[in-house]
Amino acid sequence: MKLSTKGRYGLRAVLDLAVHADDEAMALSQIAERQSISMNYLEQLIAKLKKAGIVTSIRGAQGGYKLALPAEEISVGDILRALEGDLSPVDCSLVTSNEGICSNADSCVTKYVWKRISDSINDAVDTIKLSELVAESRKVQAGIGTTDTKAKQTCGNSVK
Amino acid sequence: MKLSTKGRYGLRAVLDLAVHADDEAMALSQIAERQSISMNYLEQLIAKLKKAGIVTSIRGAQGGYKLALPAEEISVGDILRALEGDLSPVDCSLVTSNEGICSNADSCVTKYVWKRISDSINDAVDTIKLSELVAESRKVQAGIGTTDTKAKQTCGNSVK
DNA sequence: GTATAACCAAGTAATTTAATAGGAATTAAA
DNA sequence: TTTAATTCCTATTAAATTACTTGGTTATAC
Repeated sequence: MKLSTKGRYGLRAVLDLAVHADDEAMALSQIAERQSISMNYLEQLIAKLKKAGIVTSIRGAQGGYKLALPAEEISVGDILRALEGDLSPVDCSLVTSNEGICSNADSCVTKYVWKRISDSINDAVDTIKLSELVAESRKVQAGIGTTDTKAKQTCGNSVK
Repeated sequence: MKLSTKGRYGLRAVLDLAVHADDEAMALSQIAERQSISMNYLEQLIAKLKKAGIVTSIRGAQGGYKLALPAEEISVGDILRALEGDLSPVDCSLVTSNEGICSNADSCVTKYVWKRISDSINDAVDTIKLSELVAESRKVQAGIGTTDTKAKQTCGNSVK
């Protein structure tokens, strides 16, 4: 139940692009260096983002990438789904037609659980817009450390 | 971002136990057969559930497993965390101390995203009690198919 | 025309997953 | 007191996935 580096690196890369973008295109090599991500690997991630219509590219010298939309119109959900595929906790085929159509009452019932989890994840990520993260990033930039203690709370044994 | 078979099989196994349990202990072989799960594999899963205090065991002939608590007092979250480890979308160490303490503003900011996702997942699973699933399972048993069309809605291309 | 960049496809090492296998310990019942 | 049933425990393994790396080709500003 973990995101891969695709989602983790990819979100950072898009955020980097959003924070540092002016109207010029930004070369991938710059993002890769700032974020300490392998440029070749990042290439594969940005290809997915481009395919999903989140970034656009300009080829050739002085080329690079731009956001395809204003940051207010891009949600974290859009970015993560582009990189990770759907964010459901089980494969879609399992939700619909797993093991025959509800041949077993219990697998039928657990589908409700997967759907509730899926909905809550998608709801969470869809309500976070890239613009919020940009704003937050600029705040952090200018007064380090404020956020870190909060983040630590996630890590107790009792997550609840 | 998928649950493994540990979580999927394990939840079904606990539900099976809850549905079919009387006051006698239930042998794992019966659960394995009813749920079409390898008995040897299920053994490993139930060991985790036992360690987490969700089931108790009785050894020897006529032995088996029982719920350690009434189904109303066991949440799906308890079960899934026992089987899968914590349900955060990133490893905890990443949330607290990844890549130095916020050496990079963007990784610092994305931690908020992981925390929001984590909280929403845990909130979703903690509010579903095993007893609800038992009731639902009995309903399904007696009038197949009502749930299936609903489950299908998860599967469109647009999850939103 | 040359440097700079995006674009593309294949390969690979390491890790994780989903089991399988084989036995030891415990206990109810014959 | 033996036997059968059952939990308990550890090690091994095949397959899949992940996280890259490698080695190019194509487009374009200067």
